[in-house]
Amino acid sequence: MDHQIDEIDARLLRIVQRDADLSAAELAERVHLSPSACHRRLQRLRQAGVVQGHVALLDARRVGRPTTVFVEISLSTQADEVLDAFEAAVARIPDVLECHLMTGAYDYLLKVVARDSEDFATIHRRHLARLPGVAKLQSSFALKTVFKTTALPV
Amino acid sequence: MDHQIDEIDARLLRIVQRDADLSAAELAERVHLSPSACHRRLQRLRQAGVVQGHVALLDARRVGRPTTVFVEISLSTQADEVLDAFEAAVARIPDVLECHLMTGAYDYLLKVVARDSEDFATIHRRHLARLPGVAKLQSSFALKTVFKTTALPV
DNA sequence: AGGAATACGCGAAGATTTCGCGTCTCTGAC
DNA sequence: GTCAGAGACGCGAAATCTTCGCGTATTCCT
Repeated sequence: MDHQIDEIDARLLRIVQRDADLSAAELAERVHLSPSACHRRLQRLRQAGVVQGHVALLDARRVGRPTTVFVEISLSTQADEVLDAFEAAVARIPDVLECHLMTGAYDYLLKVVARDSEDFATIHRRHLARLPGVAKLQSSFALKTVFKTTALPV
Repeated sequence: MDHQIDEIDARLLRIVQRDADLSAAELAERVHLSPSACHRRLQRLRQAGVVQGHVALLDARRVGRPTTVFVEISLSTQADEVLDAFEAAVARIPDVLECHLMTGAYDYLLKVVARDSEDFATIHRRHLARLPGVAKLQSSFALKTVFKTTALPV
């Protein structure tokens, strides 16, 4: 079912993680393979679930979301139903880009994008503070995103 | 130079942020426009820099990076040269996916992906702890990523 | 050594992107 | 009010690109 990823696959993945607009012919040239072989490998990687899909990446500033905030959340209990309810509710907030269940001092870490700090205040009050089971919220603002990539090391 | 984003643009952006594999014809159907008009709008959005590019998203687990760690870093000083040196050095570590300059209790927040906790220990010792100007590191492990998206609200 | 499985390159068929062209609508000036 | 210019649309054709069948080469396992 899931094949081993060889060096050529790895190179293909490194390329398409950074730019998926390249044609099979251009890829072929970079990995020294024919376009059809490239295409088949990518197709196989997609089918195996290694490649989850292709997306367009937007410029957060140009769509009016220049502010990133990380929010640490502590719940009042760790009861399963509370966690499930929390997770279901947080997934419905479009301003929240990521939600991680954490070890350590707090329970969840959220990555949130806002129009500005006032907008974040609104998101905080209207959405985050109202999530089920929340005991404590602590927000940290990013002054600047030094860099950011979706490309995993392969 | 940069046009206003109207409702049709917004709908296109919402779609291609989630799936950029759709053909212009399929997009056209969803936004009630001709394929050529769709294509032209997307082309314009790309040229305006709203769409930064297209990438393939991989399954972190399937490429052997199931572990996400957030690392809070305090520097010994805030001198410009130290910050610049730190940022340049951290950008060279492929295990680091994001680097944010933060307000508050610490200076930088890093998002790191590792093969497992032992692998993270190695990354920590060999790369993070050796970054220039680092005074203190505090790592928090994600037990589970509840969800994650690259799609900004538009 | 034999044979199955896997992957390759080639080349054609089928889609899709891409672009010129004519039309329509909206805006602003007279 | 109407006329000119800008901007966007749909249509349709040309150029590209994807996609797949086919025959061959290589590998690996028995």
